[in-house]
Order: sequence, then C-alpha cells, then structure tokens
Amino acid sequence: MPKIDNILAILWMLSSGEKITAKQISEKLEMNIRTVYRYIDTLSTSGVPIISDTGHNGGYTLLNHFIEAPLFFDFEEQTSLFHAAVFAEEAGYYGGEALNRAISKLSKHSNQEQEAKINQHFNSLEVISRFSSLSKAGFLNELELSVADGYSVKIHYDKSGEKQLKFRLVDPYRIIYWNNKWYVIGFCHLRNEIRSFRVDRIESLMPTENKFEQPENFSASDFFMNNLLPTIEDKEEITTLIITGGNRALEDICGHWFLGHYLHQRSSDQAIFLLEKDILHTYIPYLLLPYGKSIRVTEPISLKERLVEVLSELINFHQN
Amino acid sequence: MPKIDNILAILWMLSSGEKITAKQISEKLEMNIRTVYRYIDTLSTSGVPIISDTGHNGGYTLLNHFIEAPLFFDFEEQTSLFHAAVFAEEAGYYGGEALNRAISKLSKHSNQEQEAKINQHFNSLEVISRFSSLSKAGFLNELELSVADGYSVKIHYDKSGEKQLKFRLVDPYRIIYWNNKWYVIGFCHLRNEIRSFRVDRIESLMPTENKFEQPENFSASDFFMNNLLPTIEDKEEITTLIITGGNRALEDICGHWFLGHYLHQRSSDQAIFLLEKDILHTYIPYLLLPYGKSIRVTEPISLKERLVEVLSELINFHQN
DNA sequence: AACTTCCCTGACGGTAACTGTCAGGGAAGT
DNA sequence: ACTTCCCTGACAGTTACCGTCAGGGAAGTT
Repeated sequence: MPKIDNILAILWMLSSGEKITAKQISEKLEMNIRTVYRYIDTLSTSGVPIISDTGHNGGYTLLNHFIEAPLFFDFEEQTSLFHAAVFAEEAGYYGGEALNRAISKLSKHSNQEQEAKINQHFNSLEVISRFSSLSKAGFLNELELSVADGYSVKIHYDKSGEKQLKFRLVDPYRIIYWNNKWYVIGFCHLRNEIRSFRVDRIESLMPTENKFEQPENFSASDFFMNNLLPTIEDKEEITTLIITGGNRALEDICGHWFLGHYLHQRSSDQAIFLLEKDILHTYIPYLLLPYGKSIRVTEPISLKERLVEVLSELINFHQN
Repeated sequence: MPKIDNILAILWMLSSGEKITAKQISEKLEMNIRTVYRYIDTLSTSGVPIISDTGHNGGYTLLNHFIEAPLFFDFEEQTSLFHAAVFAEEAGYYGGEALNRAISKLSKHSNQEQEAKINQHFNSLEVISRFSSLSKAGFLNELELSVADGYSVKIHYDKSGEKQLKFRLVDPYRIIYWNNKWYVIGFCHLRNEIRSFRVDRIESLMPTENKFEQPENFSASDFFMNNLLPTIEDKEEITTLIITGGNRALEDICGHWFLGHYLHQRSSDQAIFLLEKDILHTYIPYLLLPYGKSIRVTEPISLKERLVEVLSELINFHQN
C-alpha cells in the first residue's frame, strides 16, 4: 500500500469522529506502530489539528470534523470491481440494484485516459451466462432482510414437486450460494431441526414479526456440506473404487462435485476413491453412465455387476 | 517540504475547481517542474480523475463530477461490492490482488456504525466454493495482459491429454469464463483459424513481442456458443424429442446447459425439444442415462432404439 | 505504590524512492 | 514559425523511509 493511501486512510479514520489508538491504526492498516506515529506527526506538522491523549482511554481525535479525505481507486482496482460485479450478476445476486448504483458511481469518477485504460482491461474478459431455465430465485431480497434482521419467515416449500398446503415457519440463519444454486439454511419449526431449502423451490414467502436469536458459532458451510456429502463414519465399511480410463475422462471424474470429495489417489490412467458400499451401489452407477466406454471400473467386482444390473434394468424399462 | 505535503497541496489546489498550470504549481510550492509532472502522474495513477489540457490556455483541472460529489458509498452499495468480490473469488478471478486492494480501501472508509451494518448484511450470505480439483488456472494474469495490450503468446496446449511438442502462436482476443471454467479465444496460427482454449489445459505460455490487431466487432460469446452448440441450419433435419417424467427430473433436464437450449415446450409431465437427428443419436443417449427410470423417451422411436443399443453396448463393455 | 495502557522520541543500518538536470516529443493557440 | 503548454526517459547524487531497539512520561486501575 503506498504511503499516500495510508495517510489518507488515517485521515478518514480520524474524520469519523471516534477516538482511535495508534495500535488500532497499525493493526487495521497492517503497519508498524512506529510508522503510525510518524504519519500522525506528519499530518500534525502539516496542519491537521489532531488531539492526542496518553494513558488509559488515550488515543487520537480531530479538533473538528472538517477534514474530508477523498476515496479513489486506480485503474486495476476499478477494473476488478467492475469484473466482480459481472460475476455477481452471473450468479443471480440479489443485491444487483445496489451493486449497479455503486458501479455507476465508480464509472463517473474517471478521466478519459483512465476510462480508456479501464475499458481496455474490462473488455479482456467476458463472463458468459451459464444457461439455466430456472427463473431468478424470487425471494432472495426478502430472505436477506429476514436473515440480517433476525425475523422468521413463513414459506410454502415445494420439495417433492407436488403442491403442499402446509406453511412452514423458518428462522433463516444464512443464505448460501453453491454450485450455481441458491439455498437458505435455517431452523424449521415444522421439522424442529435445522434444514436447508433451495430458494427456487420456495413457492411463497411471508415475513413475520417473530424475532429469533441467531445461533452463535454456527457454521453454515459445515452444516451444508455435511448434509450434502454423507460423512464416512465407520472405517470398516470403506470400499476401494478403482476407475481406469483416458486422462480427460479421469480428470472430469476427479473434479466431479460429488465424487471428487472421495478421491484418494490419482495417476495418469487410474483414479482411486474411498467410500461406503451403500454410496457405491446407489449413486455411482448412474454417475458413471454418461462416460460411456471412456472409463472402466477395475474394482470392486460388485460394482461392475451392479452396473450391468442397472443397464439391464434400463433396457427393460426403455423397451416397454 | 515533504512529498506528502506537496501531493496533498496539489490535491487541494485542484479541488478548488480552477484550472492551474504545472508552472504555477511549481512556483507556488517551490518545486522543480519535473517533480510537478511526477506528482500529477502519481495522483492520476492512483485514480484521481485529473483532466490535462496541452497548449495555450492549457493546465490541469479535476473532473467536475468528482468535485461536486466525491466518491461515497452507502452501506448497501458497500455490502454489494464486498459480496461481488466473493463471487469473483469463487470463480478464480485473476485480478484478486487488485480486488483485495479495492475492498481494503473500501473497508477503511467506513465508520464504526456503517461497519456494523455492513457486517450484519455481509454475513447474511455465504458463498461455498464448488469442489474442483482443477488447479487454479495458472496463466490468466499473463493472458490478460496479452489480450489487453494486443500481443501474441506462444503456448503448449494439452488438448488430447497427451503431451505435444509443438508450440502454437496464438493472438488472444478475449478471456471467457463459462460454466465454471476459464477459456481464451483467439486466432491460432497453427490452425489458421479462430479457436478457443481451456486455460487449465495450457501447459506453458510465453509472451511474445508480436503485436496483432484485435478484430473489430468480434463477439466472443457468439463465437463461443456457436462452437459449443451446433447451430440448427436446415429446417428439414429437425426432429422432435418428447420426454415424459416427474416434475423434478424434467426441471433438471430443461435446465441442462446443453439440452436446455433446444427446449421448445414444457408442461408439468412432459418436455418437447427440437434438434437435429445427428445430435439426437450421438449426444442425447449419454446425457439421459443418469436419470435412470425417472424419465422416459416418448418420441422419436429411433431414439428409444438408440438408447437400448447404447445400453447393450455398455453391458458388453462392462462385462469384459 | 506498582502495574498497565497509552502517546512519544531518537538512533541505527539497509534500501528504496526521490530529485534536479538534460534532452527530446507532441498538442494547441497566435 | 513561434510560443505556451503537457509530457516522458535516463542518469547520478541524495534524501527519505522503514522496522527494530531502547528509553521516557502521562493517565487510569488495582
């Protein structure tokens, strides 16, 4: 961080009117405290009316709140903010309106040369929307407010694809974005436990005035991933799955959102996974079918048999 | 007079809105004029929108907009910028360093009250990284520079999963982010045509000093999607594909990144697609297999037969 | 009174940045 | 054609900056 940026940051901190210590400044700006003292001295010498108190409850304040330190970004910083907005848009971020406002403000604060440079680099990248017929998740804005302010919501949730008549009261803890989908995690009063809900399957949503307490030290991502991936608990049930095939197909399989978690070892022509027998026979066959003949199951034999079994069933199914 | 004092003095002079020449600045601050030019450059590079006019009646001014309305973001705008940065990070954006700088500057410009509000809303959302064993695409930074400045690159590309000894000279037109993967589109001198390359398959990359001209009115996304999705050109070859099944499976299929493009009509228990016979018999069988018995091909009969054919081949394959 | 939390300063050595000078280029106005 | 402006690179000398270490004093708490 250049010196001028840090000097201006200190100015801005002081302008907020709060008393602040040199230690706090040094931590926030990640500077040596001796440098903080120097910069304060520089600002003081330059005429900024800084008041300094020693001892307990010491720190710095400004005599008046008349100093305004301007905020500006160099072209790289601006370009990266613009690009970040594009990624958020592609994800269907609910705060798009505020984001557009911010981006608009930013774009009005460059001269022509800066603008040309920013455009040059902004246009280097194009984010293509991944096709999705899922309508933009409709209740994200309401959900976010309920999460932030801690109010329960009443929802109609369409889990099985069939209409349900029962409302659920949910304390929404957090919104999750994962694998191009939006979820909300919260305490479901209908099931009396923490659940996650796909936002695009919420049929209706009503805010309530029921205030709830957010749980402390709740890790939404831990809960979410634990529910998604059955945890491996009993070491005796672990089976080795060995798949051989071309580099490309193996690469794809090892990067699969589900199976990738169970990867144990990889070489150029084979991949070894460790997972439970249950998972092996229920999920894996269908997961492997799209790879056709570009991969082969080497072990276990039981999975090869299960594969053939599944294929036979499908033949019968599609012939009737 | 320390440098910081003079820099700030120039900034306040410009803030007055009057046009001022470098000579005037140098006299007033008793500095060499070369140093004035340097300081102006420093401020410009840092993002201060200085307008400079050469010749008679020349001099410096600040962008009017900046004087009237210094850059300021409310808590919603700030939160949305912070969230946008998280989405960019999840995508593996190459400009993360500049982005972190920008975010850092932003967070230093909040007072304590704003900060509490921003944290409250920022923590409403959590973006979970989609598992991917693909290493972060290593050459994005070099690529971006070559794209922006218009210089060819020499790459080793690993398309088939086998090592290749031949370098390719590529004029990189644009970087693409699509479906959680990074690509570069450009003119390949080896193939003498425009090609797209997956960045994680680039084995090595060397900048060159060969300057090329960016084509005008080149739409990277048009090129990219046209190559990905075979265009439907001859209306006589169009076939109707009808799939029946449960709401959930249909929903998934209609949202598929490939097949979704060909969706013609949808009801609660069936979906109708229009596409070419070729595509139908080569890609669609493998694409439908993971859905097992939750869907059924109603039309055309030829695809039902093709499905059974594929299944039979797979049985033979997996039994040996 | 002792201790802790605060602001504060000088000195040092390494090193990074800064400065003025010189030379040259281009845009805009008279 | 000339003048007034902004602009840049290169060079050598020099100055400033930074973190570390040591030390001092004021204010509050126990």
